[in-house]
Order: sequence, then structure tokens, then C-alpha cells
Amino acid sequence: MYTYEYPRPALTVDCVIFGLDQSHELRVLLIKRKHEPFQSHWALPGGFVEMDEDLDTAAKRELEEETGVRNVFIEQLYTFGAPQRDPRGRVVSVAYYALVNLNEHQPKGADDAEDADWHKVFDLPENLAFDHQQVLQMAIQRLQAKVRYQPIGFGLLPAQFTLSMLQKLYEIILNRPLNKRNFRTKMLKMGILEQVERQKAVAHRPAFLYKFNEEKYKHLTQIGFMFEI
Amino acid sequence: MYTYEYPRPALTVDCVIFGLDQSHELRVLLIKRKHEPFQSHWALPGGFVEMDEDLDTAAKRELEEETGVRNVFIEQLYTFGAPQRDPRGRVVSVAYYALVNLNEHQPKGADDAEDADWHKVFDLPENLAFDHQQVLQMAIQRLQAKVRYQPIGFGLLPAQFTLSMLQKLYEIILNRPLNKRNFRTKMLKMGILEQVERQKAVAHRPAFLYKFNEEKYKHLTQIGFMFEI
DNA sequence: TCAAAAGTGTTTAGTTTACACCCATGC
DNA sequence: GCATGGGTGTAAACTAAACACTTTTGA
Repeated sequence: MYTYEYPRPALTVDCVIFGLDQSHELRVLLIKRKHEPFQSHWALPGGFVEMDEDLDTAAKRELEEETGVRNVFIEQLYTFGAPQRDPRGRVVSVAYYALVNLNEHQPKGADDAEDADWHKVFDLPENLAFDHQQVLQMAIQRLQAKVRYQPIGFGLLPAQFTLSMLQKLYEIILNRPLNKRNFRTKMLKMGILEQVERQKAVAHRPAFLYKFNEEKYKHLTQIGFMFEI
Repeated sequence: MYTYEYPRPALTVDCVIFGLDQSHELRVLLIKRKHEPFQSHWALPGGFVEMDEDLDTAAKRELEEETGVRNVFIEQLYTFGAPQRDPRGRVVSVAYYALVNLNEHQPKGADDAEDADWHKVFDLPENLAFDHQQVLQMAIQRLQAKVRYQPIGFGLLPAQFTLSMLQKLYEIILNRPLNKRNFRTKMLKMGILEQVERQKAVAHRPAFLYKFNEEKYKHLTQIGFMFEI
């Protein structure tokens, strides 16, 4: 059992939790640290991995502790392990990113936080704790890349949504305008959206509501279909 | 310093090292384990992360120990941390993948290996050690995805290569035929290849040799250019 | 009847796919 | 001169981009 001879880094998970707010801004959940190091600095929610706990499980646990949500899109991002990234000693952190529907959930704030809040992704506070600036940067890049060839964006919207909402979502994440006509044509042609009903009581022509049909998508991928925006 | 209160998993790096052999097969370097657990099973080269060592550094160290090569494409793949993945106890492994020009380097074989050999990627041995089957699967998928939108494939070829060699490379990695005319047009139009000279002493019309112009590529990416096959 | 957002038609430019052919070299 | 890859021309099908227009609702 020679493995036990080696000194070991501590192992944590950190979560980049993205949400979309009512006024159509992409936001990320940060907590204000109660303790040193980096007391009162904003940081990503995270914590230590238990000895008998899978990494994914640890990340989902952190996510649920902070937001109360389960069963949302969550995926491993990258593992950060620079020797001096934590002043307390060697700490390696496996970062995850998640997409949640912000309207349905408010941050809870864990014990070790002074405060917790949703911050605008394109207008972040300075001096984040540890290397969290870098982690966030990578998460944004990954989200922007991934959203284009995997249908994960739906995770940020309510279960039923209009095509305009969906387009707006993509414009926010990709940070550039899209053409309405082409967006709709493309989206509908893929055949992974299911028309549900119409909006009601809006002061304009009511839009069709759609939901993402995951079964159809899975079936299509099996026969070579590729999602793409 | 409460971090020290927690029991810690051991931390290792594993390397998926890809190479292209003379007869145009994609191969991966595996070592035959000398010791238990999984004695005499094929496994990915890897080892423990030193306490003051960056993860990337550890991966590059492993790569150099096994192959003698430095300064090749190497990138973090994913971190594997299922509680029972190593029978000795909790071991979390950060996996990397690398691309090397196989013709210029032969495996060295480290101390803890009975044997080391390049195995065909699409014809792997059964019963790899630990979860290395899964790691390899993910590495192949990542390579196939990444090679299409980042110019990393060149790492598998000699510094100078013909367009036919390059096309062959893509056909091998993507595991499907590509159209010659279209491949060439697309490749050359991107403007990241530099024509060097001609082949000599071949029993057919001599082909132009090219090299990948990294500077040009970097410059182009800065002005919004996207590599794509 | 007006504002607001939903939703559609159509033209043009560009890209992808496919196939067929010619070219230069060593043996 | 012929086998072997190297290299090119071009038509047809498809996709993306751009723009302008019509429709439906509540107030």
C-alpha cells in the first residue's frame, strides 16, 4: 500500500452556477467569504470532497446546498492545481459549471458565507478569491463554445419558452445579435422543439410556447444528427 | 488551518499519448504493469503528483519519462474520481492527452512497467487497468472533436508534410473518408500552411511539402478567424 | 387605431458536395 | 508507356445572410 507514503494535496470542488435573470442578463452565483483567506472577497461556492464521494456527487451537493436545485445541467469544467493557488497550502480544485433557471430559485447562502448574490457575468467584481477569476473565465468560454453545438441552453429557461426568449438567450450568451428569420428557421428545422400552446394575456400577438424534446434529440443524435447554432 | 483536518484522496496524473505510425494507424502508448493491483494488465502511463508541482508539470514529466519528448501538444482531459476506481484506496486522477510524432520517438518504459508498447486505438486490448478504458474512450472522443476546430493534428506529423498526409491524418482520426478536392481547397484557403519545397525521389509526381505556420494562425485567430475541418 | 412583438417570403451570396479529369515522376 | 499519387475545373445542391413585409393581440 505504498500510495499512503505520499503527502497529498487537499481536494475541493468549486461550482460556477449560471442563471438568467428577468431582465435578460447572464449571471453567476458568488458568495462573500466569511473567513480568511480572502475574507469578504467574492468567491465561487465550493467545498471539500468527502472520502467516499464521487466528484460529480460532491459538485451536485455543493450546488444543492447553495441553490436548492437538483437535476439541472452540471458538467466538469477543469481541474486547477497550481501549487500556490491557496495560501493555506496545496489545494487542488475540480471546477464544475451548472445552468439553472434563476426565476425559480433564490440563493440560500451557506454557513461559511457572509452573503451570496447573482453577479452579472459581463460585469464581475474585481479581486475574486483564489484563482476564481480564471475559473470563471474558462467557464464562460466553455459555455459559449458548448452552447453552439449542444442543446444545453434550455437549462437556463423555464420549461416552456418562446422562440424569442430562446433567441435572446443565445444572443446573451454569445454576446452578439442573431437574425430572427434565420434563427427560427434553423431551430425549428432541427425538430427538437415541441409546440405546446400559446402565450395568453400579452399586449401583442401571442407567441407559441415550445418545450425542448429531449427524447427526440437523443433519438436524432443516434442517427447522426448534430445540434448546431 | 482547518483544511488539514480532512482526510485526503491521493492525487495522480495519467497520460493518453497518441501517435501516428508509419502504416497510418492511430496508436496510443500503454504500459504493462509490473505490480499489483492489475499486475500484467495494460494501463495508461501515470504517477503521483508531487506536493509542489503543478498538474500540467506533472503530466509533462510523466510524458517525458515515458517517451523522452517535450514541447508537444498536451492538454488536460478530465478528472476521474469514482471512490472505488483504485482498489488500494481513494485515488483521484487528472487525465491528460498528448499528441506526438511517433516516428521520431520510441517508448522508453519506466521502472514500474514490465513492458511498454504502442497499441492501435481502434483495436485496444481488453481489461485495461483501473478505469483506463473509460479514460481512453473519452480521450478519443475529445481528440475527434477538437481536431475539427483547432489545428492540433499537425502535432502527429513531421514538421513538413504533404496535403495527402494531412488528409490521411484527418481520415484516420475522424474515421471517415474526406473528399480530396474539398479538403485541399479548404485547408489552403485558411492560409495557415506555408509551402516549403517539393518532395524528391518519389515514384510519382512530387508533392509540395508544407509546414504549419503557427504565427500566422495566432494572428488570424486574433482577428476572428476560426479553424475548421 | 396604435404599439408591440410574433411570424413569414424572398433574393442573393457563399459554401459544400460530388465527380471527372489532367499532370509529373520513376521504373 | 504505364503505374502511382499529385493536383485542378466546374456544376449542382444546399445554407446563410439580409431585408422587408404581414399578422395578431391588448390597451
